[in-house]
Amino acid sequence: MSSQKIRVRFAPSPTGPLHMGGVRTALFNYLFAKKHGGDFILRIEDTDTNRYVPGAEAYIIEALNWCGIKFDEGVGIGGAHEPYRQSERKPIYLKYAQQLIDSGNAYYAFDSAEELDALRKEKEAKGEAFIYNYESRNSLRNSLSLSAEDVEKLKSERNDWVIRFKIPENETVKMHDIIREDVVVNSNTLDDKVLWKKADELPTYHLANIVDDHLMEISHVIRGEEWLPSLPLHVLLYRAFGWQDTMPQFAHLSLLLKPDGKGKLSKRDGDKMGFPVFPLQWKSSEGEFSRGYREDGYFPEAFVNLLALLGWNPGTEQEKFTMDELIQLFDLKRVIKSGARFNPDKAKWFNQQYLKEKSNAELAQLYMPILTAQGVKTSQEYVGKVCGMIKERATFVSDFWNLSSYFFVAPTSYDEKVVQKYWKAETPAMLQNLVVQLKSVLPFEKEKTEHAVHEWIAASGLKMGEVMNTFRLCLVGASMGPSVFDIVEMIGVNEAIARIEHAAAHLKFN
RNA sequence: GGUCCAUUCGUCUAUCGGUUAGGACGUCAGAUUUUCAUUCUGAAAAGAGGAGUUCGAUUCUCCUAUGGACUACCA
Repeated sequence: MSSQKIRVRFAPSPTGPLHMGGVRTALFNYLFAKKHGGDFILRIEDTDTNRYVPGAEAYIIEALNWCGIKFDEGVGIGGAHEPYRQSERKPIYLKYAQQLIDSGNAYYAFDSAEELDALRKEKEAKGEAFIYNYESRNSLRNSLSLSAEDVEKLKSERNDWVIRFKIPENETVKMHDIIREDVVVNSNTLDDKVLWKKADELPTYHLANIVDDHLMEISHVIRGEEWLPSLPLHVLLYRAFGWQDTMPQFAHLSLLLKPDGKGKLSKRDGDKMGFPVFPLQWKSSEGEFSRGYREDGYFPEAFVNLLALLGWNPGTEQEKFTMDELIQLFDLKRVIKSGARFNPDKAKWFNQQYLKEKSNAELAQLYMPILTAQGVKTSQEYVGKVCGMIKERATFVSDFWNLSSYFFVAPTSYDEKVVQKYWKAETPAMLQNLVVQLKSVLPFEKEKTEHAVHEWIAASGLKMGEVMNTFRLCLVGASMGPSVFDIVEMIGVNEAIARIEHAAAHLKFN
């Protein structure tokens, strides 16, 4: 292997939002490139005009940006191998297909889609599979079976012919995959794939992909396992073009599987089990909605971290990584061969870990809009303090309101279970006394007041748990949150007293 | 059906032939906490099955089973 520059590409098709498995593929490409000081290229494979979805390309770019996966070349930023959209490279491909025909590695085929479909059905009915290959190609309508005149005639008369690759007969194709090592397959099991179509003057994936990877000097192809069955075709194509010396090395990543049951992760699973399968939310033109990690409150660092560990690990017990650490540690040889079942619980755990580490100021900034939406007017500084008190109880910033509304507004209801447990006939009187105690040590000072209240509890023979939990119920409306005196300090002793009196007036013992 | 890939606790995974098979998520139990959560401690929990190679296999080979991907003029 020559010491050529590492160049990898992520080449999605703009047929919809980018799946999290796709993001992982992009991530692994990026990590590999950066680890070796190479380039990461974004190429858009939009050769299927029928499946083109407006907005999908912008989505892909935005998703990668959000994840911090930066590309060096490609759609949107250009580079030395422009253009990077295959639809814009349309004029390039035919001559390569032609080159294959000239060298006897490809041929024209005139079978209509309907004819082939019928053939397929016919075979299927007999429990067999129809393959366009060495066995059948001579009895089909193509430049191998037809006379030169007929071929010319059909070529000019019709506009639905295609160019097919001529798979060599009975040959053992040896391939190497960085992750899976050696893979061997007999060429007789392969079919003569369509390389180029007259109908839209466009290549299919296989031709465009190989030509572009070659032209763009791609050194390593890191892609999903669904492409492994196409590897022999691709290797044969490189050989037919005479490019075997610069053929990239391949690495096929295992798939992301459903959290339960069978099959690969799909949008449905997310809807069913309540987690996103897309990095960003997506609304299709038909009005179909898919939630996204970003909108669900995941931090991009957490998302990247969890994705990196799905199918890869550095062999140590470290689980939290920054992007830089991932780049340092990443190694294709340590990518897991088998499919990884996605675990939404662990995804949440990752987010929680990152949330805990955020500064109060940063969290306050994220929380502010939610507070505004709740009609709360307050200062960034106050919100920062609140965040400091509740962040260990949260997984997402969106949990904050439920965990801390009482810092901003008085409770409007009281947790039934807590009321049942602590609200006794004598509670109102006890609370009256508590208010007296609170007032006796004004101005409020946390330690002093706490001390005074504790002394009073001891002196009057009350139970600490009963008083404090009732106190908390008045302030919070539920049995949760930080220390009662921290809460009082935040909301102010006057507000605390008001809440006690409100509760005493509204709650009844029964 | 055919081709290819895969197979360690429920899940993600460690193990370069010799380990009490380790860690994490989740679960359960304790401790801490006036509450909730955090944190800490602990527990239960795995080599798909069968042959072989070897003094010794989770690790190497083969078979079977199971799972997955692909099988388009889609990518």
